[in-house]
Amino acid sequence: MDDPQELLSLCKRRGFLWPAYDIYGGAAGFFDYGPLGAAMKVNIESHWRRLHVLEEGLQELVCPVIAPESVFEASGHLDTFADLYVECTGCGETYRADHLAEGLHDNPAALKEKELGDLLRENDVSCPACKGELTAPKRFNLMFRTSVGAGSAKAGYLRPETAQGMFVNFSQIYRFGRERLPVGAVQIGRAFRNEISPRQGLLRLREFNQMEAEVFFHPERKTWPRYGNVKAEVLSLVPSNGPPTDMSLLDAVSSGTIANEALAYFMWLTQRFAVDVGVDPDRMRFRQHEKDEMAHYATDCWDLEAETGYGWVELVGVADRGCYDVQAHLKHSGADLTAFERFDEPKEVTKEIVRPKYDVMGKLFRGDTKAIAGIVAQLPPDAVRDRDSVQVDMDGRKVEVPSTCYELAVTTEKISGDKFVPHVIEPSYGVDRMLYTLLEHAYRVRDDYVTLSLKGLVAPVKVGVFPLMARDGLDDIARRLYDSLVAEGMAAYYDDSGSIGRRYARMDEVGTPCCVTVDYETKEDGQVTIRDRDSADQVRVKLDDVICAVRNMIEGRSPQSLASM
RNA sequence: GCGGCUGUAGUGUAGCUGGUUAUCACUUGAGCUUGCCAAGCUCAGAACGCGGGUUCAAAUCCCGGCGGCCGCACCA
Repeated sequence: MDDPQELLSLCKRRGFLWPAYDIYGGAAGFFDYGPLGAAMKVNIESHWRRLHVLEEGLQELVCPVIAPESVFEASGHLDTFADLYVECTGCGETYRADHLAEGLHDNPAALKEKELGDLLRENDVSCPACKGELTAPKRFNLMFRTSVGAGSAKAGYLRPETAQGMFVNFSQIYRFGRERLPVGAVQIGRAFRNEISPRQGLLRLREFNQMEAEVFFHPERKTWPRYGNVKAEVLSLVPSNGPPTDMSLLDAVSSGTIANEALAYFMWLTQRFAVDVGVDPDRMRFRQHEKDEMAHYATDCWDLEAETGYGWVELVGVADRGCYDVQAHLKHSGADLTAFERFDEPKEVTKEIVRPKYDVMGKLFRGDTKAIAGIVAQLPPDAVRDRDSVQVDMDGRKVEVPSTCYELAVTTEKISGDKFVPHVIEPSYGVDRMLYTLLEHAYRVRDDYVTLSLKGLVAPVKVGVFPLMARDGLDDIARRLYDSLVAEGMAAYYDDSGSIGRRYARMDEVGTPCCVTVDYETKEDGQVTIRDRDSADQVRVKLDDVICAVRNMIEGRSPQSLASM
């Protein structure tokens, strides 16, 4: 669309979106969802939940928004999720450190904290405003900081992604999943980033909504049970090292374009979801991250992008995060965040070992026997083969151990499984961006007449109910019809004001898929008119069939298919 | 964060070389009318983003926040 402002103005007017805290002058990066926006957001999330929790069997969690500092020390956000700033000791003004270094270095942004500080100092850079002395570069972290508890409170942060809550719960997720891989969790919720310059409506918010899935795999078995069902489906790909191409999952994986079957599967699921909720298939693509664009944790990453009035916008990132996150939390917390994979049959591993002869050694080494035997047992067989003695190092003391003290032996060890840190595939959705894109892709204008062709699945209002005239009992029939639709859980809207055309228009503008009109003939034949939003076609349906007919229309079936009812 | 532009009813706007009751349209509500696609008539409701300054007088001029748009930067 040419001008996103038109759509944003519709959103404000019709209760999809309002700028937050407007009466106090507003706050950049924050938006309110009005009644229709809130309903639409719930609809998007419900469908996502249906695909991921119901169909794929992922476990939904709800974790806190605030996390203690240690979580982000481990995840790397404390270090890497930041920009470098310097402050003037005189006037207190702050500057982006790499900007002050402009012209002093080819690429100041690439410098480390200390290098940048040295560079500025060596060149006697001072405050551009007051010539005062500057501090060493400091990090401005993009996480919102807060404190937990009173007094000597601990630092806490608002999460910049919902993902960490799932990583730290790996053991619980794994256990709940009966200790089998792959297993995964999802979370739908808020995340926060203190953006320097939020812009573009819903596309860059400081407080936003995510839907994320973290799916844990054996590092060598990154596939998914339902991969086989969809491997012939086609994805629209823009690989980092080649031209755009449409490719089946099977071809993409076998050619190495997509790293593995699991990643391909979740890309397909992402595409399916996007199309289901109404992203225009002709205006979306998967773009692979360049190596230098990849986040610190990822090994392969594809963004689902959609074309909007703001250009191509990232809606979903589908990343293979490797073992980065779980490994990091394992290391920092000391918790055993590993999975154990039992072999079908315990493996018998036969190997040659050096076996100490304790009776001989005991007589020779007395109190040192245990320590020396321990060292000897660790020696590789080849180190002692065909030799009369071997020299071992015991706390710096060289000890000569004669060959009578040990023997080479062949043992059979039983290994029942592998213990490993799982790898993670992560689809990460921006709900707000998705919602905005759906509105844009649904936006149609013809002769100043605006229709939102929203999918019935996400439309905030499913059906408008009108009496042709608000009298002669038509309104009573319409009211009863409205009540019965609402009783079925359908979001309906009753309207008896003004001309019928105006009422249709009002519903078209907020994307309501169909409208039901009660007219004078209804009193004779018990039938009503159902009108389809996109074609304006009408069919007559019996009052008793309205619920079923409306349900059909919401699911995208043509109004003609209702005529035979 | 930097530079440019900008801010008037719910929406879009006129006024902005200072000076009547701030223009118009749509929207909204009430009434009349209306028998399937934003029809008409009457009435009503609704705005100068905020703070300071200049002036007898500020929507209008000046300054500073705040918000928006565009470009740069940023977007782990």
